[in-house]
Amino acid sequence: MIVTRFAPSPTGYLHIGGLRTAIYSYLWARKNNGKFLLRIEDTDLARNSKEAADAIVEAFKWVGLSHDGEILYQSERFDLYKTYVQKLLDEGKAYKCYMSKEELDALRAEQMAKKERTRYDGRYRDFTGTAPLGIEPVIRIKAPIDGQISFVDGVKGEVVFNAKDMLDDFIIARSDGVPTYNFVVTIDDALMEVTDVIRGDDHLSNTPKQIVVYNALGFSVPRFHHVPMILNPEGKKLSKRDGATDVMEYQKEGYLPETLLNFLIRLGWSHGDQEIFSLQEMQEWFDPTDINKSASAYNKEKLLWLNAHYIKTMPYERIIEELKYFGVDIGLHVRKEVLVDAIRDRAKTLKEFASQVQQILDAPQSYDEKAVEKFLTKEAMAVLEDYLAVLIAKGMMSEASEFEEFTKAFLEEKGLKLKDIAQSLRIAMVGNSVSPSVFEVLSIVGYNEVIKRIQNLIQGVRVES
RNA sequence: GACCCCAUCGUCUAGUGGUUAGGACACCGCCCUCUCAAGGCGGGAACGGGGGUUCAAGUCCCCCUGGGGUCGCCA
Repeated sequence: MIVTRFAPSPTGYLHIGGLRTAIYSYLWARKNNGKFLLRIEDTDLARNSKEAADAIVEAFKWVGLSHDGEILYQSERFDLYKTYVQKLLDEGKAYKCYMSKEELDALRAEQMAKKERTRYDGRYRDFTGTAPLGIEPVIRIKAPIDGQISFVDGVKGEVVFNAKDMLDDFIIARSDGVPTYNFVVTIDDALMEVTDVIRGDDHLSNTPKQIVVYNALGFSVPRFHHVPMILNPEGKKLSKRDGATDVMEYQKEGYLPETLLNFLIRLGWSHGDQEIFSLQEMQEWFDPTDINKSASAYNKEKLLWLNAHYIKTMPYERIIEELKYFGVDIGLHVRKEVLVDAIRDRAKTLKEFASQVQQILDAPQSYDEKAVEKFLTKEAMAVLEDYLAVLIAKGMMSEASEFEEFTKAFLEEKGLKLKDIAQSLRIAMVGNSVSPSVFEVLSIVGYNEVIKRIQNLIQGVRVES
């Protein structure tokens, strides 16, 4: 049985880097009919918030990642952790350290001055004297002083650390009794029976510490997979300044969850030359040992391309549903399918999609100056007036093909080309010289409204000139 | 600074000793065309440097360089 987990600390929103490791963990569990668990690491009472924890859950919901079982909050497990602290204390594998913060700082400063690695010097490791007054001790674990700690990482391969330059007797419980990260992570992963820890490679150097805890507590060590980070387009560490690092920001910008999933999984992982993956395919083919060792830069162009791809291939109902988020409801429009098809090749995001729909649905309030100047010549206006007259005479039409047939017949009789009317008609419909095919636009706008908009343009332009 | 990780087109990547180094995004050109897209076709574009090992190295080893991470009573 494969058990994976995602264990964010709720200090803010869900970051796309975090989402990527979550996806990897999710996929690996699902592929193996295992379990994917969610744990909130909120032991740092001062920096965590309920809102942040909820935001993470909300983001999970949006992208469609489902976790198994209840969400585990570390803040509710302090008593449990304390029993393990006590166990180590009883077994002599951990001890109380009465060094004050000031002393610790001084020690670090001294080591820094000597250009040494900063580390606790173990002064209370074998302390048997009387405890200094007025100091609440921290609990430190006895870490190996020499030898090596090695493990086989699913992504990086064999990683070896020398105990003497990686480890010191690190704190497992603060002076207020609250246990620390490296300690609780280990206990929870062991108790939750996590078999595969998939996390960012910024945790790589925490791993030997955690192995110390696994060993001290007699737990078996899981497999680790340290996933490289995501870089910004400049190749630097992705930070909040880089814009959309919050997963929910992508919804606001009009990206689909499948786009983000596909983009993120493909960043650092591949399956031959394939670019587009269904969730099924991801589940079938994903293996954490295939994750690339090197960091990869975030590329917005590719994200847009992927989003465009999903928009182009998405069922009507789904698009109509998604559009509601952007305040556009075309569910009752008679030509909703023509409308969707007219826009889907032209919008890279749902946000763009919504605004393009709006542009066709709403009668133009003004006309683009450059377009007017360029296309609404005297001749063009004359043609448009003729067209209007014939259009009114002809009577009701609705399909795009009907408008096309009608218009072509009109042009042929006049000895004109489509060029001679397309742009002026387009300006009448949407106010500028860019839109989907005019015939589709005419059909979407509808016969009566088409007439109205042409009349508006004719009147409007006359007033101006 | 110490320790660790990493290194193929601008970017994401394929590649597991013998390849004209492949694909995708982006870019450029052509085609299609009522505008804009979409689509089709084509193009330029990479193995960081230096040593080895080998008949043969992008692929294995070492060094350098460059990038990144970690060194908290944060997670």
